[in-house]
Order: sequence, then structure tokens, then C-alpha cells
Amino acid sequence: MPERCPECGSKVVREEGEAVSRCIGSNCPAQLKETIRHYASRNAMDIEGLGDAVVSQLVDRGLVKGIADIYSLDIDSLTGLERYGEKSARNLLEQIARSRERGLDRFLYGLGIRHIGRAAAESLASRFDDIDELTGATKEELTEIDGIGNIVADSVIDYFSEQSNIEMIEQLKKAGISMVSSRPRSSALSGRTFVFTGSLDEYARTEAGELVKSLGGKIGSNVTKKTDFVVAGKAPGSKLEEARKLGVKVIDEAEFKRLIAEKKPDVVT
DNA sequence: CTGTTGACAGGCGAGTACGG
DNA sequence: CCGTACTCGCCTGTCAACAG
Repeated sequence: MPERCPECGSKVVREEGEAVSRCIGSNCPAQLKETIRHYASRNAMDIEGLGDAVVSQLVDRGLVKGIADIYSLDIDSLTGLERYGEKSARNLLEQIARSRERGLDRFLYGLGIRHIGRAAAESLASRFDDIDELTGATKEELTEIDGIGNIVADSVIDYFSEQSNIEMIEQLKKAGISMVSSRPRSSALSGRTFVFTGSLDEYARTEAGELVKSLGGKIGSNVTKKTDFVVAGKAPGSKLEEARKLGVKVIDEAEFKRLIAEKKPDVVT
């Protein structure tokens, strides 16, 4: 492991008890690229077309110096990029515009706060109505939330006590990003945990997950005794075996659709 | 106009780390 | 210590830019 960041030359620090070493430079271009890539990633703001190569060019050319700059990009600056024509530029701008309405949970995940993954971000978004309520939250309020302990709470408090982060959030507000919580519209599946294995015909994994969550259900990443349903699509993996071993109910895509349709008749036709 | 190339979305499972 | 959430690496198909 190098002692200095190969990208910006800042010191590389490894926290006691942690496996990874991190560059602590505040103006490291590699960090900026990664921050933006994460913000745009599928589970965060889902900006299709903003991947490694494009982000790299935008940062290298100085077109983007922070997350908020994404929202001031225009056709001209984009078509100047390598291998980027007008069609690509228009598609990307359309995606960027759509990302304004993703909601508080995805936005929080997109910020890249340490220890806040998709699930923790959802927990925070369902406890607080908007970003202002969250930035003002105390450690006690945070640790009351299921799944949030001391380490995660400290990480959140640290993030929002950093003035530059608050300024960035203000800029994003001005750019019209929605930072309001969207709570589940129903509680028909409340307390039920679903795990998916294999691929589904009709839905993308995340889409199916959104459906379950909109009905108040939860998505698990592994099969455990607490899993209620394993939905087995085409080419199911080892989770199916695990489900049989633990005696968890296994359903196929058709049964899954019926189950959702029962609870939410307007969704499945 | 067509074939090639590059980039990205979508998908999966194993490994790692946190919360309780 | 167990259950859960998240990270990471890998693979495949699709789409758009580019070259001829």
C-alpha cells in the first residue's frame, strides 16, 4: 500500500481496525470522480449514461468540480467530449433532469456518507420528513432507529457538521433536487421479507424490490430464518437451496405477481 | 450504410463488516 | 456470535459513436 495517494499525493491513512486505506486529500480528483460516479449510480440517483468514462472526462476538463455542477451541464459542454454526439448528450441531460425527483432515500445514499448504504438511507428517510430535519438530528434520535448504531450515527453527524457538505446540499436544493421523504403508500406487506434469486422476466430486480417496498415489505439480500418468501426466477442461485434447507416458502414469478396484484390491484395487469 | 468498438445497464454470488 | 447490509469482481447483452 503506498504512503501517498498516487493521484493527488496526499497522505494515505488507514484507520485502526479497518481494512481499507484512504486518501485524506480534500481536492483529490480520483475521489471527486468516485463521488460523482456513486451519486449517479443505479442505486443512488440512477443517472443512466453517467458512468466511469464520462465522469472522468467531465472532471479532467474541469466541467464538474462537485456534485452540484452536474446540474449545470448543457448540450455544448457535453458534445465537446470524446465519442459523444448530440444524441448521447440529449439522453444524458434527460436522465440528469429526471434524477431531481428520486427522493430523499436515494439522495442520502448518493451523498456517499460512510456506513450509509441503500438500506440505512431508507431507514433515515422513513424516520425524517426532509433533509433539514435530518441535518438537525441528534445522535440519540439517530440511534433510536432500527439498524443505526453508534458508528453509523457518528458518521451521519460528522458528515452534516462539515460546512462544505452543508453548502453542497444548499446548492443542490437550488438546482431543484427533491430532498423530501416518500413513505410507503401501503402497509399490506408490512413485516414480510422477500429475497430474490435468479432473473425475472417481467421486472428488473430493483423494480420488483420497489414494488415490495411500496407495500411496506422488506428486501433481504440473503435467505435466513426470518425470510418470508424466496422468489425464484430463471436460473436461480444458491439462495434457492438455502431456502429449501431452512424451510422458507419458495414462489415463482407468476405467484409473486399474483401476490402483488392481490395487495395492489392497480400495479399488475 | 454497415461493421467495429467502447461504454454502460443489469445481473449474480462470495466475502466483509456492522448492529444487536 | 448470528443475522443482515453492503462491497466487490465478474459476466453478458444492448446501444450509440465512429471508421471505412
